[in-house]
Parts: sequence; structure tokens; C-alpha cells
Amino acid sequence: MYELRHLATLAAVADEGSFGRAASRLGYTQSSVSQQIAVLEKTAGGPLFDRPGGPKPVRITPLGAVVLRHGRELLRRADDMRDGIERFRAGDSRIDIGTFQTVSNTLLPRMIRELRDAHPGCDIRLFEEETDDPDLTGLDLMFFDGRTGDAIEDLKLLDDPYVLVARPGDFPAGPIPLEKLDGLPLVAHPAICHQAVVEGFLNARGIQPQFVFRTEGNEALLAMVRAGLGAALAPRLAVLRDDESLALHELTPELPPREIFLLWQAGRTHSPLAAHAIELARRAAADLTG
Amino acid sequence: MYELRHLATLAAVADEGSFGRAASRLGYTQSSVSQQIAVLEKTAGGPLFDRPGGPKPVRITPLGAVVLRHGRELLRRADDMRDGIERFRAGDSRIDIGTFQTVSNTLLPRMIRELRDAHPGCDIRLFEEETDDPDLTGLDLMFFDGRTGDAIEDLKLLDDPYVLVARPGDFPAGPIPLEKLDGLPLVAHPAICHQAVVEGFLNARGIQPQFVFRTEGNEALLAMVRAGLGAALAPRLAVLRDDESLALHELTPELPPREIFLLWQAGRTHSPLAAHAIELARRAAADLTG
DNA sequence: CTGCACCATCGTGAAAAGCGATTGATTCTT
DNA sequence: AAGAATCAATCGCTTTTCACGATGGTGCAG
Repeated sequence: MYELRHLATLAAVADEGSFGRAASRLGYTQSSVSQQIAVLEKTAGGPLFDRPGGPKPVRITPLGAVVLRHGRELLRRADDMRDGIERFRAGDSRIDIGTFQTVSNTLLPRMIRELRDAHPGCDIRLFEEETDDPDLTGLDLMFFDGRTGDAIEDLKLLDDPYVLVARPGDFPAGPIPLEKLDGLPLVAHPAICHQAVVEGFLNARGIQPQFVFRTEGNEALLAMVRAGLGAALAPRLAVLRDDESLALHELTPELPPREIFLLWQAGRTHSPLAAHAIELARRAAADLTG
Repeated sequence: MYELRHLATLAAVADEGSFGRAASRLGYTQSSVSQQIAVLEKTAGGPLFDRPGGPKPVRITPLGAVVLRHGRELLRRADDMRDGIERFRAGDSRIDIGTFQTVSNTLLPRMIRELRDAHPGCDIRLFEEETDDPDLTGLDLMFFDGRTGDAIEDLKLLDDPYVLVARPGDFPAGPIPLEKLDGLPLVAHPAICHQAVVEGFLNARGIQPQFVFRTEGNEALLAMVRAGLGAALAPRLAVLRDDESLALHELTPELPPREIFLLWQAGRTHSPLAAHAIELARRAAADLTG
């Protein structure tokens, strides 16, 4: 088996025309270089250099030229490999992240910005999908509002409490008793993911709001509220900014908050980029709640 | 420094999904594979595989994937190198040979045929040049009618005696005394290389033939003899085949024979192809004289 | 012939490779 | 729930390789 170390020595000898000079260039002794070339010559099956003797430079043989040509190519590729690994370790690589709407509007922008600042050359790819059954294949990380299967590890980022969003004046200020929701016309997200959990919670208590409109789009949801179609039962973070045309009411007792997790395939060792992304997501979530 | 042996092990583990299976595939023990991967992981600066434990297969990490991708490329190139060296050693390569007319017509055809038979894939390139001062740069071997500089080694192939070529009946059969050449109208090669030596030899003895025509072309030379322009003073091998229209006469005393050598750059280690070519030339020359 | 520059070789010590046995962890089976 | 099975890590040990310094031989120049 040829080894890169020997090929590097071969190239140095060819460059320098002398075993001794090659040795000092590489930090070896002359005898070591001599032995390395001898090993290479045994492997190749013939002499790689002609040694004229005396102060004349050694000259590559035809066989040596063949080995040298391939060897230099190999050494160049090995350098490429070192570079590639170095860049990967520096975070200059790719990360694929799954997300969903609320996260895309709240956590993600800040996290992406910070990640790009820290790793200018990196390639961040986002996949937005609203589903009950997250598919992590091909993704390094995924935001999701719930825990899932056992081949998946998670980090809980934050609790996103449910609130009632209404037009100012429609409800008295302050928390609203849960029973008031019974029969109330509401707009809401489709009954998937955590929305289904919340509605199950209400049903279990005999509270049955009247869902008059469902949409995945947060903006559409709020527009319906402004239009007077009804109040919205939605997670707090779905209401992006302070908006004077909308009033937010806590509920009492509280509904089970939507829990937002960051998921990844169990047992996976993260790339530096992914590890950093997890930390940034954690910090962004802490800032959002705090 | 990364080593090819470790990269081969890495690839085997990635293929097999198991240290132990990779070990038996490569003829190592499991512990050896474990250590090799550990070395690679230290070099790369992080884990290359996730080990779930138990019968689950190990899985490559993102960092491992980077190393593996480059490693496979390196291993592929190393295989190419082995192939290249193997083919070279099998003689499946190139040889550049310098020659001149007489050799091209006598020794070379047989030698080339035998060389191609022995090395079907080889690339033989011929460079025909008539000169006093042979230039071996870029040539593996060169035929020449004389020894030359000190940076050149040679193998004497044969003596090519000078003969007088005439029309049948122009001279009595048998050897011709050298003095008969004095004043004789002759056709001959240009006075270069060994021809110059021969004419110097005649001059030193006060013999001055009358050179009525000179040409490099052997066929032209013989055609002039047939046409009756004069006899030809030429090396024996310049007269290719038995030809009833021509009579060959030895000379007495003999002229210094043209010596035909095979030359190469001094100290050079020959490729297998060149070594074989030398041997074939030697044998062909022996057959020609014997 | 002597000095010089150069490579090969030898002996030695250190490092690495490789192996067998054992341990510890995890999963599958019963 | 307990045991069997699978698998990687680790330890102690031997063998091989690596690297070094010293020495010797060789071709060349003064």
C-alpha cells in the first residue's frame, strides 16, 4: 500500500534533486528519506531515481516519473481534502432546516441572521411545511410544535400560550373565563398539530366554540378578526406585532400552551453549523419569552 | 497527515456499517479498525461515526461524510496510480527511438515487430535523422554509427564492413586491393559520420578515389551503380538484398568497418520497454552478422 | 591523492500498528 | 424481567515501522 507520506518525500526529492536537501526541507534526516524512497521502490518494483553518485543531482527514472506524476496528483487531492475538512469545521458548509409558519415569522429571522454573521460562507436552506407528521429525512434540524417518534431527539424552545384575539372593546380587558368560548364564533388554524390538542382540551370540558373559518395563514386569520367575523383562538406568537386594531386576552384557566421544539434525528452528531444553530435558537427563544 | 490505509478503513466501515465487518473484509481485527478510526477522528478533529450501540449499524457523521467523500476520491486515484504503474511495468507505455537509414532498413523492422508482439499496447515512436552529432534529448534509445560524448552510454551492435559495389563483370571476382580505388570514379554517401572516417583512412594511404556522386539514399546509390556511373563504396548493410544486377567485392586490406551502436543517456535506468528493446536489438544484430 | 558532497547501510530507541481478551453498552428474545 | 446476542472501546502485549546518528562507499574537483 502506497502512503501519502512516502509520496510527499518522493516529490520533495524530485524537486530538490537530492535526498539530503529533500530531508531538510521536510524536517527529516537524510537516512530517513533514503529509507522512505527504498520502501517506495520496493513497492513500485524498481528504482525511482538514478543516483549518479557524487555531487550530481539524482534523476528520476521512467518508472519514477510514473509514480511521481500520480503521486503529485494524489498529494494535491489530499490538500483539497484538508481544505475541505477545515472549511467544514469552520462552519463553512450547508445546513437544512425544517420550519413552520410561526417560527418562520418569529424565531427564524434572527437566528438565520446571526448564523450567517457567524458563518459568512455557509449555505442555509429552509423547508416550510405544515404537517402532523414531521419528516426529518434530509434535514439537519426541524422546528415543530410537539414531540414525535422515538428516533428523534428534541430541545424544548418555548411555551407559546393560547390567547383570544379580538377587536378592541369586544371583550372586557383582562383574562377571559374559558366558558365564555362556548358557542362563540371563532376563527382558528386548521385542527392539526397543537390546534387539535387545544380543541380536545375544550371539548373535554364541554366547551364547544363555533369555528366559522379556518386558515393556515396568520395574516388571514387576523384580517378576519378585524373584519368582525369573530375572535381568533390562536397561539400568542401567531400575532406578530403590537397592533392597535387588535386586543389580546389571556384565558383562565389557561389552555395548554403550544410547545415549540427543535428536533433532530436521534443519535446524530451535529455539524458545527447545526450545533451553533441549536444554540442560537435556544437563545432566541429565551429572549422571546423573557 | 492523513494516510491512505486509514481512509480505506473509513470507507470499508461506511460501506459495511460495522467496525467488525469492515475488519474482516480488510483482514484486520475489530480492535485495529477501532483504533484506525480513532486516529482519523483525532486528525479530523471530531467523530466520524455515530455509534448507536448494539446491533444497529454505525452511521457516518456530517464531518465523516466530508472526510469520506474526499477519501474515496483519494482511494480511487491511488488505484489509478497502481494501475498506471502496473501497466508501465508491463511495458504498456511509450518508447522514443532515434535511428538512421541503414538501421531502419535492416535491424529495426524485426526489432519493432518483436517489441510490438511482446507489448501489444505500447507506443513506439521513431525519429530518423542523419547527423554527425546525435542529440539524445527526448529519446530513450538511439542508433548511431559511432561512439560519442561522455554523457552517453552505448552498446556495440555490429561491425558493418565496407564493400565495393559494382556491376557484375566490372571487376574480377574476389577481394579487390585497396590501391585500385585510387582515381576510380565512385558514388558514395555524403562524407559525414563514418563515411568521413573511411575517406580519411584512404587519404592517409594516398588513395584518392574520384567521387562523382553523393547521396544519402541507398536506393539512389545503387541505381547509379546499375546505371554505370561508377562503383559504390558503401557499408555492406546498405545493400539490402541479394541482387543479381550488382556484384559485391570485399576490399583488401579491409577498410575500418562502420560500427553500429545503440546509445542512451549515461546512467539512465531504462523502462522495461527500453530494456527489452536493447535486448532485441542485440539479438537482431547478432543474427545479422552470424 | 585528498577533500567534498552525496547516498546506502547499520544499530538503536521510540512510535505505531496489530492482535487477543475483556469490558460495557444496547438491542432482541424469551 | 432476564438472558442472549451484537458491537465498539479499551487494555496489555508483541511485532513492525519510523526516525535518527554514525559510519562507510562513491564519484568528482582541486
